[in-house]
Amino acid sequence: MSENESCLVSKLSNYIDLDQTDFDFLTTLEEEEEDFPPRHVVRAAGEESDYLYVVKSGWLFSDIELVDGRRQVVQVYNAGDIIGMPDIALHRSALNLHSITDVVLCPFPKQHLDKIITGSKRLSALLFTLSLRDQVIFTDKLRTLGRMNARERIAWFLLDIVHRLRITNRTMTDTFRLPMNQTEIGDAMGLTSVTVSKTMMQLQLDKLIDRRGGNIILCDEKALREMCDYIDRYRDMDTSWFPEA
Amino acid sequence: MSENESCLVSKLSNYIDLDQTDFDFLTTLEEEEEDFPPRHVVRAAGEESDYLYVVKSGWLFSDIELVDGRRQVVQVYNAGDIIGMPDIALHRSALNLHSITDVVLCPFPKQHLDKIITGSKRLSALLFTLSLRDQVIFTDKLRTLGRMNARERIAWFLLDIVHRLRITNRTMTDTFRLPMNQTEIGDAMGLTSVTVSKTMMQLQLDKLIDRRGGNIILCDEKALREMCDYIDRYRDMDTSWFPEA
DNA sequence: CGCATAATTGATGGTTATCAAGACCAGTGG
DNA sequence: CCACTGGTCTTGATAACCATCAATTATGCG
Repeated sequence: MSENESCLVSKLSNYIDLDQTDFDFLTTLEEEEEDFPPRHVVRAAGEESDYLYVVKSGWLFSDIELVDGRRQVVQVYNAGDIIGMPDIALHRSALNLHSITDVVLCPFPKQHLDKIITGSKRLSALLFTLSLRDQVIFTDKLRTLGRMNARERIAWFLLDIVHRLRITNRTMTDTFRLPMNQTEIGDAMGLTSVTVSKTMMQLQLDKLIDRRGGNIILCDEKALREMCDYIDRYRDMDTSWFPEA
Repeated sequence: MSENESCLVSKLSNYIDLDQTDFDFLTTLEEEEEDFPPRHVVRAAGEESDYLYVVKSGWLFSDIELVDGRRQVVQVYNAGDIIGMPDIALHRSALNLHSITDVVLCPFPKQHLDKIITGSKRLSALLFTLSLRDQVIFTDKLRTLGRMNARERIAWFLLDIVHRLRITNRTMTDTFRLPMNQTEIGDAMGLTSVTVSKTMMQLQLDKLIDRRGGNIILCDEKALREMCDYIDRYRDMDTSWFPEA
């Protein structure tokens, strides 16, 4: 990715060839810019969800809480992601949106989607399909939370993160920085921070992962994949049914 | 719903006013018809997913399995539902599709969606939004599987079913037939059939539910809702951003 | 009635939550 | 330079919840 190419364009170019019109549409989505510090609530559940966000840089996650404080982290976002698609189905956002690191977001109003639907059939189809792909990943995650033990859940979580990062960063190998603490990881996988700690320690003793200087290293990705039956949903998407350019 | 009105049309009419063009499109989706007996595999995971289905009558569910046989039921379908949206993002279906009762399905090829996208902006926006709504429900389900105990999960499951049924059946009260066995309910909520049995018995002793002649009765829906913080995502959908008719 | 499937119930064990104490680490200020 | 601080991670002890196993009862159907 070149210095000044948008991560959004880079991410979407993976799937279809964008023409000038598409390119112009995507540029309008990244006109505005807003910065947030780490550990900041960008948007709280229950607020009106008139805006979506393109992530320009940084990490965020969305979560949903129960009255007694139990929390479920729903999704982790990186550069190039579009945040808030599911919310456009609702009047009010269902999720809290937290920054993890310093982030730069590009907010744009729901109505811009209307323009895309009207103006570019291929781009509409792509955004639609990306949302559906997210839904498939939610399906995988349901299986993970519903039927897997702590060890398998952590393996799945790490693999999912690394596969997401590889979409925009082709050169990435098996080492990455994970800016989430163990409480957040636990909230993402339905575990406590204590169990996350013990489980990661065990994975490390078994030489499946390693941790150095705040980085995670997947030492035996194959074994991790087999452990949790991981399927990479980010790679092969079916765009064959899209309207012609 | 009148005798000869399609459940699909009935369901979608809840959300927008359909014009003649929309109506014609929807009719093409229900041209073909196929019957299946109860407990039949309509489509297995890994098969090519060139078709979607409109449910004309009956119950079905989709599931995903692990190598060792553990199973997660992902979604339950009733009359008026469209099955397979998430699969159009993939070359091959991620899920198995099982009939629960006798069912009548209307299969239609993916390509028909292309026609809808090209032909009706409002209908495209609606189908898109319905998929996003499903995703929001998956989010709720993630929270349920990740952070709730058996009692809360069963409460959530029963409430979700009843709210789905109420979309097309306005006259429905608090009594309904649930054609799933306890193993299937367990697979849907990440529990064993034994735990489902014990938990439902406990809910019954606490006079929150009752079971008579194969029917489930929600005796205290308010208490059930509060127990699992249930939110009805089927009611209020935001269609204000849709293109003009 | 007899059979198969499903549901119930009790006993036991395993996994993870909970609680609590201590170690580690980076940043801050004396 | 070092003590102090807040956050995070680690580790062990205990408890709660659910899975597993197994036996029995209920239900529905030919």
